[in-house]
Amino acid sequence: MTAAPNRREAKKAATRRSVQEHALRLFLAHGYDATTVEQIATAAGVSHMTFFRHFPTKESVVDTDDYDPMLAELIRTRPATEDPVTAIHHAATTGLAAILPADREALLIRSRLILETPALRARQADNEHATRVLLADALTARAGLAAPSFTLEVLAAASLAALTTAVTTWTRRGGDADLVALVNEAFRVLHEAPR
Amino acid sequence: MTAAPNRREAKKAATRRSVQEHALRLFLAHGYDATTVEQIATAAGVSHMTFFRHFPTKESVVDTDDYDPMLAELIRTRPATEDPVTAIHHAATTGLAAILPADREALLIRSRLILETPALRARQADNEHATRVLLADALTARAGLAAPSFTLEVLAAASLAALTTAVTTWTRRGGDADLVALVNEAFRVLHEAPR
DNA sequence: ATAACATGTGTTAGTGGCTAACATTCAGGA
DNA sequence: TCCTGAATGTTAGCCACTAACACATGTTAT
Repeated sequence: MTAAPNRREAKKAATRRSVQEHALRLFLAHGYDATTVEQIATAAGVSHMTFFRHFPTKESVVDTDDYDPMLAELIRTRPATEDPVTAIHHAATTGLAAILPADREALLIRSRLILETPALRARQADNEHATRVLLADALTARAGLAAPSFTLEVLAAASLAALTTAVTTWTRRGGDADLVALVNEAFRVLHEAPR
Repeated sequence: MTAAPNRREAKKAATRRSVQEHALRLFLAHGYDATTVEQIATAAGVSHMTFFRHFPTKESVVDTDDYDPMLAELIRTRPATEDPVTAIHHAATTGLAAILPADREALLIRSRLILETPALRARQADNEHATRVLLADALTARAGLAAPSFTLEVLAAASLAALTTAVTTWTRRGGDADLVALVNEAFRVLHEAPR
């Protein structure tokens, strides 16, 4: 059986996936805090060291998402004539359209856990900090500036706040609502706020 | 010597203050992560249990602020004719004017530590979550509504984002800039964003 | 004043997240 | 087939944090 030349990588990826699945399952069943890393590792048939080699922290099993680079890329390719908030808005809806069909359920489960668990909320909030910087940088690059201006930082922060509010509301409603519609609504509010 | 009937409370408050001061001093000197709770407790001449009786977590020594209730109260008393964002804006500047004269230095030190330390950033970000809810509720009460609308939630989130951006920028500039002016600028951006 | 009580603190013995050091196994190339 | 290196296991330990119980010191009532 001449295995594909990546049997090792495959095994590693399988282990990682297994750990993550068991973790989410146990979190949902018994709660995040009541589930120990040791239990997750045992359930997945590995040692706790393997857990930490795949996930730097217990929290990271839940709130790692890899959407940031895509979002940044989408922003950079928006036409220069668009104002910054609209650029983020359209980049977000485009990205969501690409993500939702496959990731909807996973996104919802993770969002729910994050909303319910203080430790995860905190970590997620710090992730948002990184996303904020990323958004500001993307806007900066799109505008051809060297360094982000205060204005772009405020707009990036406000846009991300609108986006997050939409996702939060969607999650609280059990994922029944149309997420893209909520995002559109949030940005409409942002645009019309001052009037 | 019939002591005032609060010698106990006074001692407790003194212990608390001592612990907090030693903590901030050690954090500044050696960094947050490199300072253990045991070291802080020893420096303050108490046991680590006393530390945790005064501060529920190591993080809370740094990022506990008691400004939220004041801010909420200031929002509720803004005239009903003001739009939500402006109400938050004016409440914030009023509050800052009251706080800054006395707390400027402490605020700056704490902000700097928070910006530099991932664990503190995460916790602070979760505090912001609470503040966001508080702002939305205050706007809701002011508008005479029963439950916060999606619109008010977005506006509260965006306003807080603007406010936080101003404080962050102020901190990064070493506190040299005029914080109130930065806040005004941030809200001006928010108002003019869509045009 | 003295007894009774309440409360802030210390001691001790844990649990759980997380890391370092070293041993082991096993896939893939020479 | 042997050899290298990557993935994992084992062990021991640090640190944040908690529970249980003991102690001592203000406070209050008698």
